[in-house]
Amino acid sequence: MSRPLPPAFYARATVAVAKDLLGHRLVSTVGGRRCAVRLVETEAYVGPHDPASHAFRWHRSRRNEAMYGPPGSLYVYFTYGMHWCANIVTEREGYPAAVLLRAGEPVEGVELMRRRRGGVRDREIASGPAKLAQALGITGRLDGHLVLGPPLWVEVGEPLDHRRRGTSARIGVRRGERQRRRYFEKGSPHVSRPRG
DNA sequence: CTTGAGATGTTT
DNA sequence: AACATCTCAAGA
Repeated sequence: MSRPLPPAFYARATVAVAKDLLGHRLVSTVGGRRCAVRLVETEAYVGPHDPASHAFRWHRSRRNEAMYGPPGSLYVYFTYGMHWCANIVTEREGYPAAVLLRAGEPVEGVELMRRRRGGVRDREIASGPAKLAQALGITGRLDGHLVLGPPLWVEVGEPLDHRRRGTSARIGVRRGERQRRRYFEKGSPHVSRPRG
């Protein structure tokens, strides 16, 4: 009997997705009007062995059920009593892993997004996971939906230059955070921390 | 610019 | 009691 493949084996795909999403456009037609951000910050929650993941130790509940869905599903959760945050599921059905969409640069329908966000300036529109969700109209109604078409999908954008790529520890994570699984565009004013 | 407290409800 | 957060007011 041989050793099982280590958790790191399964982490690779999710990490790759988190990195590769930078530069692509997240498009929303929620509410009938189109708007979009260019993704500039993501985080990887790589599976049941990730202590920061909502699916740590295969935890499964009504809240995180969507993490067990097929790749390309949305996992939208409610946190801190008032905010929605959106993830894209990355691994095979039944293996819970996802990428948190943390920040985006407004590129289309900016005034619509600004209105949803209470009239803030451009750099405040989607510079954080809950801000991004609010700007695009993402709520729990989209939990479990596929991001392959309306009302929410990802369009191909310019790949991010390697010089502009930054990595750090994840934000707001305390439980055994050793790896650097936050990926962002260096120097962007639209990330959730100044310049990353 | 920075820091810190309060909001607000679900999950553990 | 913590939480994959945000806003606002106050200070430097």
